[in-house]
Parts: sequence; structure tokens; C-alpha cells
Amino acid sequence: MPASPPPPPDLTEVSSWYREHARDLPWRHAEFHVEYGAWGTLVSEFMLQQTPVSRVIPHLEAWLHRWPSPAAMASATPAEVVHQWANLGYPRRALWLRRAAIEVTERHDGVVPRDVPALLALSGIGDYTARAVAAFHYGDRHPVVDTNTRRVIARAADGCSQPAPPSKRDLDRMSELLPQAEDQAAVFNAAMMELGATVCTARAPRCEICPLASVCAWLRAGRPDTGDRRRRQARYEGSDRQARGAVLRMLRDAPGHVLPAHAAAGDWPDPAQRDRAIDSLIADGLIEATEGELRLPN
DNA sequence: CAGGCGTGGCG
DNA sequence: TCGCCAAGCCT
Repeated sequence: MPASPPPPPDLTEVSSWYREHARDLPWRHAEFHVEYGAWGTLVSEFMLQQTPVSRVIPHLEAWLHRWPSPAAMASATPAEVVHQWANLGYPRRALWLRRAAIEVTERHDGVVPRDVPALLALSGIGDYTARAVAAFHYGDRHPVVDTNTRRVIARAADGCSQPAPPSKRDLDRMSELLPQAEDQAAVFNAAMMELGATVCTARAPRCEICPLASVCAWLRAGRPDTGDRRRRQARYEGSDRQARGAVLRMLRDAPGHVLPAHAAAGDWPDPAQRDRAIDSLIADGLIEATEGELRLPN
């Protein structure tokens, strides 16, 4: 007779904690949702994909002021969005966001869809972003799983110091823990993320102030180092990514977003690497080459 | 599934 | 100084 899986722990205490300790962020104001609708949430979630909150906030307001709807964004050029994206990082996200805006305009009459499958079908939207929009803007009950949520579950429920790599199972896992009521589920999703971002952090968790301290399996076990199966980020210094970043930055800053090909990172120490970077940027649609010049696409 | 993809702050 | 880390997604 196989052992039955342990019952999921009750982590709903995070929701009470969240109501008192949530940071005051733009997308947590009702007016934000009234002003920009699901589009505001979608843009914020795109920017927050791997970029810290503190760097997103100033860019978010400027972006939504310039392009307050999917239709407005859909008429912008790639050059305009890449320039506006500035130094948020991973500039392909700017192109994906623009493409998603076009898709919303064409497929959904300019209204960001509420259904998760429809959201998943949009460019640049995966399991996290789709459910974040459906849960945080529309208020529907979905498991919203990001790196913070996975870390809190790994520690509090599984007693591990770090989460396993992302997996589809994470969604089922979060579903088990999610309160049944829609309004409570939305708060719980946000609360798990907030706890992971501000208390149950990757490097120096503050267990002494954690609302889950009394139920946390990891703390109860003495915070053991259970190993780390996460994927290591490749070294950035000297990488192709760094070369791409240098070329793109030159073009973002150039008048008319155009430069002679030899001027775009022409002094890069490794010419072969520079050429690889240019080719891959072209392949990604981030730049184009015409008549000995490089430019952001119009 | 593993690897690629920016940028900057922090311990 | 240098590696880690940040509300992931695509191929």
C-alpha cells in the first residue's frame, strides 16, 4: 500500500500578513486598473519578467502614458518601442509586447482577453503572465506561480532551501494551496509572491519576522542546505549578450536610430563576436541592415 | 529540457 | 572584486 501524499499545509496566514505589509505599488491601486484596464496589468507584467520592481516603476508610467491601449501600441514601430524600452533589459520583450498588442487588436477587438488559453496564445505570454493578468486584473481563480512563489512553497511545504527548476507541476501544487473563494485566491497569489520578494528571499531570508514561521517545514528542520538544482546564469562579462547589448544601446541612442555599420560598436574588442551579435539581432528583428547602415526597424 | 537572452544593484 | 539575483519566455 503506497503512502498517501502528505496533506498540503495551511499557508493562508500569508494573506492576513499581506493585507498589513504589502508594498504600495502602482498596479495595486484601483485607479490603475480603472485607468488602463487589463492592458496596464499586461504591460507591467511584461516589464517585470526578470526586471526588478524598482526599475520597472518609472518606465511603466511613461509607457502607459504614451501608449494607453493595445490599439495605440499596435500602431507604434519596433524602433519606437525598443527606444522606449530603454535599459529595462531583454529588449525582445519590447517586440513581443508590441506583437501582443497587435494580436489583441486583431483577434480580440482591442480588449486584453480574460481566458487563460487566449492569453497564452499571445506573443511573449507564458504560464506566469497569462495567469497574473487573469487573476490580478480580472480577479479569477488561477494558480499564479513565479520564482517567489516556488521558493516559498519549497521552504514552507517541502523543507527545501531552494526550489526545483520551474515545472508544469508547480501549477498543480499551487492549486492545492489556493483558497477556494475567488477573492481570497487573488490575495493569496499576491501574498505568496510578496512574501518571497520581501521576507522569504533567496539569499538572506528573514525568518524572524515571517508569518509562516510556525508552519514552515524548512525552519522547523533548522534551515538545512538541501542543495541547489537551479540553473546557473551564464557569465555576462565577455558574452555575446553583452555585445548585443552594446550594439543595441548605440542604436537606441543614435539620432534617427541609424548608424554606419562600422560605427555600431565598431571598437568592440572581438570583431567576430560583434558580427555574431549583429547577425543575431537582425534574426530577432531588433535591428536591420541596409546599404552599409544599421538601424532600428521602422 | 537546456540554453540563450540585458541590465544593474547588492553582499 | 565577482557571483548572485530579479513578478520568464522562446526555441
